[in-house]
Amino acid sequence: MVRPGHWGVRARVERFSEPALLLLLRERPTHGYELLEALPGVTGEARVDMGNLYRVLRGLEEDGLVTSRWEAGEPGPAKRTYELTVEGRRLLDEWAGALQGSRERIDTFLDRYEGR
Amino acid sequence: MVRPGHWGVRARVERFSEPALLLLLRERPTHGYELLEALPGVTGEARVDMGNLYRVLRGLEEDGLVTSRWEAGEPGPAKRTYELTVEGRRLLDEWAGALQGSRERIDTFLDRYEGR
DNA sequence: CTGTTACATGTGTCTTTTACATGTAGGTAG
DNA sequence: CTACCTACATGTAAAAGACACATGTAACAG
Repeated sequence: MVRPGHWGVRARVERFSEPALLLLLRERPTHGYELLEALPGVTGEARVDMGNLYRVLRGLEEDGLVTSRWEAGEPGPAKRTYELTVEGRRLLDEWAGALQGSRERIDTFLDRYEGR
Repeated sequence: MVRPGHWGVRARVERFSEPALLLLLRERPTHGYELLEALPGVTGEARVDMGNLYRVLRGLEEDGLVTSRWEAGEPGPAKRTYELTVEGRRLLDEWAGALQGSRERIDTFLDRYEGR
């Protein structure tokens, strides 16, 4: 984005969709497309690329943070339902801690910005 | 990122060093190396690569967000001192607004995380 | 006057992350 | 049939970040 003329400001948190995913999965097992639609509600507007979402889900599964199974019986295209593992839960907790740190850093910045 | 399993968590704000730079320059004109040392104090953690820092500074200047001049007279290596322009000041304000948004999104997330 | 350290500004390049585009396929409504 | 929605997936390019190194000034030690 450091391209002449393009100093657009978004101030997004890096890979924020990851903890959002984990949080949604903590609430209940869900399939990819549903996560895609629910994510903006958690991240508060981050538009998620579905290509990347599926890649992340597969990666999480490879490392044992989520498990998945094909959902049978239901109408419509087959759905792969993901569920959080204990390790995934731990990763979510890690994220929560890191995000608290981020909040503090932003606060510090804003204090300094306003303070004068 | 942190290799093992590649799920390391940092929760950094994208390009946080940019508003930090602008904030420091709002306080007073400064040269690159000094910014490099002052940055962690503002961002509260960001280890900035100096090569990238100088590139960002040049980019900012190309777009008229900062101006620079070679500092003469002083002992030691020549220093290029940067100063914030009106447009740069406006970009900082934009960042501040965006960061407040980030703060709120993180709060929403953490509320949902803790809320149960 | 040689070597070392600190200051100061940069370039080159690789990897990771994100964005955008496209492909496959089942199901539903007109 | 065809258009559209759901659902999952791959390919690839651009952006952002990380890592390594090059250049030069000056102070100070030995």
